[in-house]
Amino acid sequence: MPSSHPTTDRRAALKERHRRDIVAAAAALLEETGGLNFTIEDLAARADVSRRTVFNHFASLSDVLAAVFDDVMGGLLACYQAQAPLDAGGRAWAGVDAVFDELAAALRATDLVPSMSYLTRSLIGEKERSPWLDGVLLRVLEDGGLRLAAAMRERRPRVDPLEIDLLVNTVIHGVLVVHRHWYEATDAADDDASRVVWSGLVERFLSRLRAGYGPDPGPS
Amino acid sequence: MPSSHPTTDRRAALKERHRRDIVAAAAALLEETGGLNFTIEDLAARADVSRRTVFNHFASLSDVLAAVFDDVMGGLLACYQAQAPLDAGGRAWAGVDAVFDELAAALRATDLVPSMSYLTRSLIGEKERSPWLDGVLLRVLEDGGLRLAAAMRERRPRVDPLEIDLLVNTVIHGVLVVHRHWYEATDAADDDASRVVWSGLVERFLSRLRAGYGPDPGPS
DNA sequence: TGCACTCGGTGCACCGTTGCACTCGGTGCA
DNA sequence: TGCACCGAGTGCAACGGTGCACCGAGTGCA
Repeated sequence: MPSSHPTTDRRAALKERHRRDIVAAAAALLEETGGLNFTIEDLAARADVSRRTVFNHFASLSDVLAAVFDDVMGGLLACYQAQAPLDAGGRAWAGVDAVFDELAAALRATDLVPSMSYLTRSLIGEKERSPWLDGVLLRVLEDGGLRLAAAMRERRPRVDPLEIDLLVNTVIHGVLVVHRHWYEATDAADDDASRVVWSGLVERFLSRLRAGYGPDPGPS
Repeated sequence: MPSSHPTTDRRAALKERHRRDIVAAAAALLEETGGLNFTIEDLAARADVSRRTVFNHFASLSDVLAAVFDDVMGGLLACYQAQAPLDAGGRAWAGVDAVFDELAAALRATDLVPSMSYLTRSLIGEKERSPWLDGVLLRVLEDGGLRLAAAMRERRPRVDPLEIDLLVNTVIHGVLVVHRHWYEATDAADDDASRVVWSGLVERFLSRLRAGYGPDPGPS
């Protein structure tokens, strides 16, 4: 088959559709049950596939959940990639401060409140938080961080990889802290008032990172 | 698997759904194109299956069309079976006149106008009639007639099978003649006026059959 | 009149799903 | 404390669908 034909064949389309349906079903069930209060049987029925098919697509339930969270968190990476397109010339010589500015711009530009709200509802339902589920989320954040760092190194090849890794790690875990404060202030609402709080916290976080933790050099 | 489980499994459900989708797609394309103005490729695309799958379910296009027509004509057999349920006692000794009355009742009770209208539009589109397609319809009528006769013999085992076969054959071909006259009078419309014409023609047809073709015995 | 094309139909290998029996870990209860 | 049950996860075979190359009949055109 000539590879110039851009559309996948029916087999590939079916496979992809089933994979998406499983992830979407898991996302729905997480939200509806407030966490891991469903079985693989429930998930399969909701996705309209067999139990075996779930395991054909994913090695385990934690892989399904990882895909769910990955979808949810995908907006930040996409926004960063939009902020710093690959084909922009003359940026290879810039320092980590430039990388920081691009990431900061992406963080400001991305509306993370829906994702945060969803994750909060899914992870903190009427039952106690599941450490296992938190572990899945952490893994996704780490994986996402790795991809984000890779995207940065691709765009800024002369910046010290350690600086990039430190930056990404700091930002991701910083966002988790921002989330906790945001949650306490807004009860994870997904509305305009909640967005104002989120933006304020993000600004304080980014300002602190920019300024660093050394002694304040004072007005000059 | 215990056969007490009444619902089919997912495989069987998928298979049946694809078979139904193919038949439904063929019915739609016959109507939309006014006959055989589509390809197997069109049919497969409309049914959302592959070309090969069509031939997995049906030996040929004529078999698909036979299924379409069979669905369309199925109402009469179902109505007859409702008119003359199997478990009704004491009817085995009746004659062919009783069988005729049951069939006549079914013919009166079944609204055949939608089916007739559909078949007319499908078989007589903007192009010339297809003798091949007419042949498929005839085959379906014959098959349907065989099943109708079998249902009658099951209910009236003491009636001469020849009498039953003659009756069924006469009624089916009579309905075709009724259709032609109805078509000329109504242009195959599917509306109340068209139903009135159909019923009138059916009554004349049934009266003639009941009275027979001997000399009129006159008023007595 | 020969050739190229279309389309119905076919054989075969492969893919993805499914059914089902099974294992193992966790849990609850008598 | 042992047993029964539940549910995640697994291996394997079968099923249904799919891709693709092919054949043959029919058709249109140079």
